[in-house]
Amino acid sequence: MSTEARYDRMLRDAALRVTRPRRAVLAAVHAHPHADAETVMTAVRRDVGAVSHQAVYDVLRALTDAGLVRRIQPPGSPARYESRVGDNHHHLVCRSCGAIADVDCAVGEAPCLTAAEHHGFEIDEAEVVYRGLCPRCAAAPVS
Amino acid sequence: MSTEARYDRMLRDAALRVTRPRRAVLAAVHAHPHADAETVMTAVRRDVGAVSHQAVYDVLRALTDAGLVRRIQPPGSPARYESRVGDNHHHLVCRSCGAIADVDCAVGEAPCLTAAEHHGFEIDEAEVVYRGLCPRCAAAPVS
DNA sequence: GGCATTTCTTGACTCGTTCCAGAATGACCG
DNA sequence: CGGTCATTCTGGAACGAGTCAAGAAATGCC
Ligand SMILES: [Mn+2]
Ligand SMILES: [Mn+2]
Ligand SMILES: [Zn+2]
Ligand SMILES: [Zn+2]
Repeated sequence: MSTEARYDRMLRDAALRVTRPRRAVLAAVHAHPHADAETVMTAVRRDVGAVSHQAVYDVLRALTDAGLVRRIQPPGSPARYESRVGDNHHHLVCRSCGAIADVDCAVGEAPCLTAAEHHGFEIDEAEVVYRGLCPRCAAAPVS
Repeated sequence: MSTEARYDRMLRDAALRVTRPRRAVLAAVHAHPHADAETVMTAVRRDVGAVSHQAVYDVLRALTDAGLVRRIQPPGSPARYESRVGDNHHHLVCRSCGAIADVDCAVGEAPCLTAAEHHGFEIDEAEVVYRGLCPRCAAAPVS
């Protein structure tokens, strides 16, 4: 089965109609892990031509709601999207350039940590973000 | 030592001039943990009268840069500010109403977790966000 | 092919925050 | 007590990321 056919299948299985923008956005998210909407939009347009700003946002939302993509919202940077879903993995974020890398979760399913005091909250997820410098930024001369 | 005098001291120790807005913002952040800028602004004005929008934002930035307050940026809600700094504590966030509660860190200093694979990153902090429903929202009838 | 449903386009608009300029204020040092 | 320079004020405008609204177009289904 071709990659394209696989994306079509994923959309149909999620009860989503197969459209050119949807296929292209899904492909772009797969091709560019942790890309922001802007990057997805550029990739989509290079791939299939004109697609509106709004269509990209709508599709990203539909795919996110359907669980086909995951939205990550690092403070101070636009939302990022990725195709690795359902494995409860975590992220490494570079303080300097914003680069993001995946870190497998030791446990693999949410919530993978338990809070000391839960204050009555019903906790269903523990998100871990490791912050530091990526190899490139660590090596770079002091700016 | 009065509370006010203690805030003055904190400001001076951070090499910040002691001004009415600064003292008031610092007090407001202490009085309202995890409050957003808007809430801080309202509290400050109730306390000392007219203070400009920018002054509040400027002061919050100055205090944050000086390490006297910590800024938290929950996705999808405006930035929150708190006076608990330097203890590497974590947060419980309500998915429904955005309420935030503190969770002590078992370790107490960053980074309190170690990533399985670090991909060459120099990690200096591991931030944990527990997500779920606060007691009130969990008890609330299905909306 | 026809029709109802869903999706796309266009463009305005929101929100929280930052930037701007010039004038006024007032903290702190000597 | 000055002088000086950081800080604040006033009143805007502008920002970036994302959302809303209304109508046009496309699609799935029979
Ligand atoms: Mn990832
Ligand atoms: Mn806290
Ligand atoms: Zn980097
Ligand atoms: Zn709640």
